[in-house]
Amino acid sequence: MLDLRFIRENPDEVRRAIRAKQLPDALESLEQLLLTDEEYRLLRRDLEAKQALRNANSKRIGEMKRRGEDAEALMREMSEVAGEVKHLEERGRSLEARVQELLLEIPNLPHESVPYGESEHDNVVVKEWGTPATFAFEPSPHWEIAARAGWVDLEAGVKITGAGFPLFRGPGARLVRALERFFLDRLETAGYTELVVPLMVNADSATATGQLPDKEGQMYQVSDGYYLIPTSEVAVTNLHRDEILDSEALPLKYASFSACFRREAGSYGKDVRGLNRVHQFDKVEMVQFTLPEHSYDALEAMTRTAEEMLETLGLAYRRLLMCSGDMGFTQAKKYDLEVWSPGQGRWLEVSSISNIEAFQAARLKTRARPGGVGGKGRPTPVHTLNGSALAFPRTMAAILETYQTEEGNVRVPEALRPYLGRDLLG
RNA sequence: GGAGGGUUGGCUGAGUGGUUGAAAGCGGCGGUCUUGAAAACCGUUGACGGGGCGACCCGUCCGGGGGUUCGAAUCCCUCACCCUCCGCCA
Repeated sequence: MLDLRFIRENPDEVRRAIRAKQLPDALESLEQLLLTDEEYRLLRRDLEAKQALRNANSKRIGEMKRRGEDAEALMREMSEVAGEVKHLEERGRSLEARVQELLLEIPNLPHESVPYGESEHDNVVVKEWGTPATFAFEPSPHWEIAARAGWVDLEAGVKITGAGFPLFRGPGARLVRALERFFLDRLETAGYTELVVPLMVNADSATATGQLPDKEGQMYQVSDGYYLIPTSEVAVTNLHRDEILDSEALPLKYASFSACFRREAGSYGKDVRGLNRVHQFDKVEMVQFTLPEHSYDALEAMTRTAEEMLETLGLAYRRLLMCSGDMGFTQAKKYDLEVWSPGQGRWLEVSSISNIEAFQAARLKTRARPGGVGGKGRPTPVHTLNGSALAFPRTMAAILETYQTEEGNVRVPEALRPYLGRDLLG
């Protein structure tokens, strides 16, 4: 969330940002927020004056009683004040709750380098790498390649659970394992600390990273009020909720492999064929906590780390700079990496790398100061970033399609051979 | 699932409903001493919000939330978490 004082002092800047992000509903929330905040602040002044009166006289009553004087009259008088205080407190609580609620509906501001745009069509391709693979035969989409030998069994998943829960078998399952090790090894080299995190989070965590209230419908909710994580970003980022970090120890760089669960309500058509979009998938995620002045360098570095994985795998890709309107609620700047899918003749998003700036950190109450929580100086904001490195199913799809042979086998990319122990799947 | 005990400042740990925002110790910071450091000694040391040009003043905060009271860290309710014992279990 944005800092309330910043919103109060820069309402026009926030209005511009909301328009750029194409979130007209938030404009209404903003106007209500400004009004409610003003009302709350006025009430607070009134309330605090009465509290001061009550405190002073309560102290006097205590002194009088100690001296054995009669305090009845003053107590009766204060009884009335207590009633007023109580009434103002109630009103104040409901106003404050409303302010918090509205504050959660205000999106993050786009960074100045983000182009204005209304939809995904306005995203900017800022880089292309590699040459799309060419074939002497008609390349198959991955679901045909994988289905032939049962490497990926979508029907089995339907029987066991439902659509969008793929089952991987034999070489397909081994490829999942190889990718996990490949990705995590690369991130270890890049200085990331590996984490294994809970797959369910509570509502506080989901709110702090921005899934609630904005994307509630995209998460599976289980009993006890928990949510299945849509990305391990949620669990990892909340590791430092309500903490003051040692600014000397920044940046903190975390890597986490996990299953991810997404309802993907409203998706249909070619987007959901095969492994293009599923409800449960594996992903290795990068998360960083940095000082504000370093976060944009970190964004570039994280993006390069993800790109280098695709380059090492020999997969053609492009980098998109997301426009203001396609960026999402919490992001200040975001790149998408899309890999070329020769069997489908289209680009598939395999990674999304974002700088959230202080937007999550404000909800998380994560700050930094030299020496950490007991250190000296004022706590300063931190910035959080996250990015996929990489999402498995579409990476797998691209590998299967890029390295397929006419006989229906799949050559193993050089970089994965140590992990798979063979040159050819088939 | 059942029974009991806990949750206090950066940490340890006191706290009879009325100068307790909170003893004491540790740690941190400043100083004395020392060639320097340590030790010892002295002093100092919470956060957030609001008001004032300012010295300052006010409010809130003792796990979260509610309540009782003129007044709550202290009493009541509720939730979360931790510990011990019993039960169950991969």
